[in-house]
Amino acid sequence: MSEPVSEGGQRRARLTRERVLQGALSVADSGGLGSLTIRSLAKELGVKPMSVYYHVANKDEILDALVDIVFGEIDLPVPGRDWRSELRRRAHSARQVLARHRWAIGLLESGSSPGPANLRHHDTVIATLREAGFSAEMTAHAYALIDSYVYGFALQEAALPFEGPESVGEVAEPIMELMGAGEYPHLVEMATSYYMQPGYDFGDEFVFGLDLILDGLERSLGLG
Amino acid sequence: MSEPVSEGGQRRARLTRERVLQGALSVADSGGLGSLTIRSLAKELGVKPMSVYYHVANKDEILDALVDIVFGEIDLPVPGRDWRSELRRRAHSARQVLARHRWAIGLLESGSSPGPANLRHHDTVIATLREAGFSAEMTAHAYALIDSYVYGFALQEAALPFEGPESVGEVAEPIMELMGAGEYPHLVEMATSYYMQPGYDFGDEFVFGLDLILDGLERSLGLG
DNA sequence: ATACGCTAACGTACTTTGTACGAAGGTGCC
DNA sequence: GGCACCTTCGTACAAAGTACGTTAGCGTAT
Repeated sequence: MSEPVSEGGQRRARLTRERVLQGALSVADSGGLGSLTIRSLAKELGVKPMSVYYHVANKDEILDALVDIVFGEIDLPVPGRDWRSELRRRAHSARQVLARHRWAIGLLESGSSPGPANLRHHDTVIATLREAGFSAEMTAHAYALIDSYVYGFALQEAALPFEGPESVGEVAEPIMELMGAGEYPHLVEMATSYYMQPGYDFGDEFVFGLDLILDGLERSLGLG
Repeated sequence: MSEPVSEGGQRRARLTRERVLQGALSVADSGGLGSLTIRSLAKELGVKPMSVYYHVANKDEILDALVDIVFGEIDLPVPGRDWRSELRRRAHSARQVLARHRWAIGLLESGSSPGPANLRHHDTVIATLREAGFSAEMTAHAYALIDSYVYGFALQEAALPFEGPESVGEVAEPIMELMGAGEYPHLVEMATSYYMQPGYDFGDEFVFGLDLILDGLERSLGLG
């Protein structure tokens, strides 16, 4: 028997790189990147801190792997099908994934070399654009534009002190106080007449910009 | 004389909150956020670590202040003038500022309460849009769209392992190796036929997307 | 002038974190 | 049984944030 299960109760499953990374993902999702330490990860896995290092070189390797795992969760477009709806679907998926893993957006700037899921992702998006008739130059333009929008939107969502449509008013109050009397009148007007209205959800702003961008790209494609 | 200059050489200027923040800015610009520690900051200022804490509550307060300093460097649009050129100018300024302080984009997700420069900035942009005839709803749409694009573009620039048009080829080689034989064909084709061409600068992609977005907003404004 | 109290800088030390180094326990093969 | 290995862990150190109390210099009231 190679099963590490002995008498009197289930012995914990063997540690693997997979389990280490899944544990790291879980910890980060629960408490953010700041709560992800080797020690907290070890506790999550039910082992001692230094055991992690047998399966992973260092913490940076964990973070790089997390980025690639997150990329892997994003729906890929299907090259050859209608490029607009495919890219639209991919963009929405990316936003959902980045909203699910709020901490991930901060790791993108690390500049580490991209993982396989990241490369696969890039390759598929490029394929979708090229097959739709975009030139190399227009593909680069379109890709930079779409990803800037998606990442930037995710970044702004991550910067919000709340999530979803829940109680914008409560969190806004201390900020409103900072605005003081009469300074920032336009900001206050927008906040009270729009952002703080019940039911407002910043996430809903996503579709407007995305469709505007896709419209613009379609127009550019027609001209090219 | 309240001058802290004594005999035999210039005594260092008194520490102030201003000098602490400028020093932090300087350290971060030189070596990135990672190199900004209380100890490195103290060394930069020529004092001992704990001296910093007389002028600043903690490190987070320093980081928050840095964000606001960076916001303060962005050109404000002028409400009432042609909104397109004003917002265009502001967007370019924002990109330049965020490229000058690559580390700043990572601080935006911290979700801390915005500083005065940040609020002033928001207020002025909103004013520009409202005076141009945008409804409250369209103002929110436009603002979210433009800032997502600007921040996302800056984020992607910060993620690049190099800066400017310098030697994309050199850095690309190890990445190209990762791509392996035959996987990611479209990505390789784009890289060799476009990104790695001499003179290519990712930063040049900015104008395309920005103009596309402004075009789209102008069209939306006409319909509204 | 002397004492008092405030300001600004600092010294010491504790905590958290990443991780180097090597030992310990188990397992399969000869 | 002995040995090589794979995996886990114990110990310990360095870097970093910062709590706490101390000290030197200065202005002001007595």
